[in-house]
Amino acid sequence: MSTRRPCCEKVGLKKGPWTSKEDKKLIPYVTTQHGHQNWPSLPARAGLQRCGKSCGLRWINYLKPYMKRGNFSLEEDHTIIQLHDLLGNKWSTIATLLPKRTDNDIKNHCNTNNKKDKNVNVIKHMAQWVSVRLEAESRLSNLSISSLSNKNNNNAMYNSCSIMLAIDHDDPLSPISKLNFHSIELHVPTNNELCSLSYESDHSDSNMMETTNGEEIMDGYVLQDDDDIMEAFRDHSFNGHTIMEFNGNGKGNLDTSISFLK
DNA sequence: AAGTCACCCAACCGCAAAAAG
DNA sequence: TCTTTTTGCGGTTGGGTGACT
Repeated sequence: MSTRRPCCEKVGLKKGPWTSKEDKKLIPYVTTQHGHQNWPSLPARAGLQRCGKSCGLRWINYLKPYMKRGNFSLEEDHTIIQLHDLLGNKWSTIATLLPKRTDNDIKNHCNTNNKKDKNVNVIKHMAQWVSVRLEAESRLSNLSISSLSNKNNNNAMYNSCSIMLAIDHDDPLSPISKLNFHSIELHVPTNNELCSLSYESDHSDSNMMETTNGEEIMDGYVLQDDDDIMEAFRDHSFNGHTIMEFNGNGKGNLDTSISFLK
């Protein structure tokens, strides 16, 4: 005996592709009248011969407004590959980090790609490393790193940026993820001894930066105040610069700058 | 023009967790 | 606390469509 017989197995309910007529009944009902709550009771009230679950899926996967459809961009592809590498088949989690795409979309996309290429794991691994390298090079280029004459310093800068990228990019165990950041910038004023690194993050996007007791952690350091953050960065040399000052903005989301002294 | 094949993707299935009673 | 219902998720299927022969 089954006490959890799927509602769609009930006699008389329609299955299969949705018609535009059905969509027209569902859309106004969800958007203007009752929201998307209590799917099981929705079909009867909306006059649909479908099970509630089917209605819910139709809404979430197809009708929900502002969703993106069609081909995935290279950037989206890239993000999906990385996230899938990190998270595995956690399609719903991946979808929350890819605005305007549904988990079903992403899952379908990945599955078809997997069928296409049996060596997908090798490709993914290569793509991951290539992306990190290109991003690092791109950022170094933006920093006009070529204007810096000392090769060793270049390497120091490169290494430091690589560390930052490694921290915020790939390590699934790291509390710092690229996903936490809107931007990371490293400014190197030409005729000034100071340079600064700033980043902007939104805590609401992720709890990865917090331990269970609410402490922020970064690359193994427990961050309770600005001094802890300075300590976390102290071992990193940015083009020979060391941290002089750390400034948090005191808001829930981080908009932070770190000044370095040569 | 007809048949076959591969691809895409909407939709379904079934399980598990969460919520409600 | 237990049972039932609802919701969310990941795996899978199958129909539509376009490319190819």
